[in-house]
Amino acid sequence: MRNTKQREVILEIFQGLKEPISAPEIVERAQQKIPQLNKTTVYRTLDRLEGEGIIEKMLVSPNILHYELKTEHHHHFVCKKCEGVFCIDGCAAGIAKLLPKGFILEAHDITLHGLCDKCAR
Amino acid sequence: MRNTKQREVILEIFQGLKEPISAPEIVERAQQKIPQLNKTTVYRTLDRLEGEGIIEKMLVSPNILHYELKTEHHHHFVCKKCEGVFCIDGCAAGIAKLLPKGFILEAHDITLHGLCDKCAR
DNA sequence: GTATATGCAAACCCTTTGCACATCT
DNA sequence: AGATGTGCAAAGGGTTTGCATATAC
Repeated sequence: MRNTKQREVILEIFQGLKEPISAPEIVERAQQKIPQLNKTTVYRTLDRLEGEGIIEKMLVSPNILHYELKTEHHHHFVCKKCEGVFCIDGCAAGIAKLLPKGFILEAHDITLHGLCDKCAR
Repeated sequence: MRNTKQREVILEIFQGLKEPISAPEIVERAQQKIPQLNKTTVYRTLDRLEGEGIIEKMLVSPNILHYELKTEHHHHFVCKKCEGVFCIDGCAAGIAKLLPKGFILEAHDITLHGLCDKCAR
């Protein structure tokens, strides 16, 4: 895989981000840095980065992909008011015991829903 | 809310279903019963049914909404090979303790990923 | 009769694909 | 030079919207 300015810019966006970010938002931010950058490139780059294990794709809202830098195992909270996505440290134990026989568990997602601290006030 | 043949047919589809079903699949099955039934009607009806608390919307794959009859609290397993969605009884305890201060927890989803019993063979 | 649901067509939005051109090594 | 990435335009797929017509009550 080659080093290109586009890929560099997309990776830069992830640096310093605390929360997951949606693909359309990455497109927007990347185009602020390189105006002629095409969204196709962003989507392809995100795919590649995910394949390399550098970022992770997640499913927190319909129709919109979210990504974050791959870090330690953790989960997410989605605020139903502002629709923000927040990382939640830790992991509930006891998930594997739920599994029916014959099923092979490879991963799990936990998504919490409610109001974030700002929207709760 | 009125009783219409369309709404009746859509509800019928849910009866006797063990697993969640995708919106496009509901459209297809509903049109087998009422050929001229429009997918718009299906989407609108699903929205209404969800609003009434009769069915539940869930997010298990990008771009495709899934629904199921609202029943007891449970979670789901998504097979990465056949993409089937399976209901999993039970619930891992200890989720609430993960919550940061100020956040209000209203619901949670757990999605397990891996291979279902058939695909695991 | 009146409010509500439906059907149709078109629009929307995010994402993906095909292909020619450009860029990295 | 040759492999790989990019930009552009168009298509794709699921979902939503506007509006006239039909239906339930």
